[in-house]
Amino acid sequence: MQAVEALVTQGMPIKRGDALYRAGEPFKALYAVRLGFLKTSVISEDGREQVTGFHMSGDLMGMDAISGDRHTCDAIALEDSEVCELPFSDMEKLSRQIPALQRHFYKVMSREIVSDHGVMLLLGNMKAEERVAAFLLNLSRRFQTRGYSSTGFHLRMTREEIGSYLGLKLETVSRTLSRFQDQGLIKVQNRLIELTDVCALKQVLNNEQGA
Amino acid sequence: MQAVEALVTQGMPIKRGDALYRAGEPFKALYAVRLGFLKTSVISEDGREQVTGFHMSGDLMGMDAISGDRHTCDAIALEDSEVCELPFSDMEKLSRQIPALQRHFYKVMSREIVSDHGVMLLLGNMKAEERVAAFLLNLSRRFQTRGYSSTGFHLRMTREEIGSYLGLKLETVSRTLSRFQDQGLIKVQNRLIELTDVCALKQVLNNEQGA
DNA sequence: CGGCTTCTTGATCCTCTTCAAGGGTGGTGG
DNA sequence: CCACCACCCTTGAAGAGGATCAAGAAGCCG
Repeated sequence: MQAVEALVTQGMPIKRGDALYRAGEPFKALYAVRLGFLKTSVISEDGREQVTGFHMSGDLMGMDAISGDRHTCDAIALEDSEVCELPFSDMEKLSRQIPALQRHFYKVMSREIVSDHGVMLLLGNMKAEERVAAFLLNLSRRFQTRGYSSTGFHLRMTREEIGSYLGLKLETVSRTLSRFQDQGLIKVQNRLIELTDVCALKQVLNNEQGA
Repeated sequence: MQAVEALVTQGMPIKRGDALYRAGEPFKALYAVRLGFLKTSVISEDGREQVTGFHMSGDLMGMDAISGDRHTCDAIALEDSEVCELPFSDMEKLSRQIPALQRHFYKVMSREIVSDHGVMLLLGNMKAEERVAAFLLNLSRRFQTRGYSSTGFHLRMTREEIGSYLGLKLETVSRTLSRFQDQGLIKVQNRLIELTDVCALKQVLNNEQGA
């Protein structure tokens, strides 16, 4: 594990709005988020943007670039952030020597695939309210895992970016948040979110009537 | 490479309708499709199915299971198929000894992630016609890669399964195919598809008017 | 403070879903 | 070999959910 830490020498700061990498750039390294918040998005040939993920401390980014030796999406910092650069060729070598590391890598990539399948389920099957509820609960869980409050947090992304991720227009996101607030499920004050009834949110997700 | 082939001893037949694996089953092996056609799908807590992929010869399946040591989706054969079982622990060991194999694995998993991002773009941004066009062109390309005709092929899945994959209802899929046929882009005869105007299909995808 | 981006909310429109019915196809068993 | 049955597909009509268009308000940054 020392060997791993030797690689991740110094943190690399990314200012809000700046790109960690962009689609088309040659692949050199993976990046572990140390601090901050980033989004990744792909752009279709005709210019439509799809946000493919939001990333926070502990997340590993750039795995999409392994297959084609080029990044396939843009990674943009949504707030001032810091990442560790993990040169991929070094990681490969090291993971051959350290079975646990190799396994870890496989698992991280696998988790990404599973997570993407979850998003596909969301995009393919869910209604707007369910999508937004799923989004809030997912964020909540991830903040909790990192030791932050699971019920009160600051959204780092715009309504438009949420909408892009969820396959909705920004107006729909805004309306849905307002409706949740009217129903007493959450409190919204611009980008400040408080989940006041997590159970009810989960019921929205599971399509349960107020039984 | 001999060592790899030693692992993949005999093919394992899967009859149409049978499951190669099911969500929740413990993870033992990855599977390389030798022959045939399968689908994978995840089921939400409240029972909705989302088809996450269609798989044909050469595809590697089961990578979602690495992260949690359990399969997270069902894999069902849509026609009589044959797969090779690749015990994962063996593959791990071997990939430590053979750098090219390790790299290959990383690439395959990365490709899966990239492909999923493409589906997210499709589900999040595209209209029904664009989705169906993208679907047909994707199948076309994959058949071509495998040496089959890129313009005439047999769909192994039902309209409902296509719809689930594309985030549409089966009626919408059926209507869209009919419309494409009326417009002279394709010929449909039940599950037999012929692409008669690939260029026009690509224009549908890119949202171009008949300029 | 001023300008800009972002957010909210309303009204209308459009696409896809839902509901419904009929017809076709393939597979099975007599 | 033919008939039957279950499943699948097509098509129509009505309805709903979200998109689009539009305007104004609020927050943020320089």
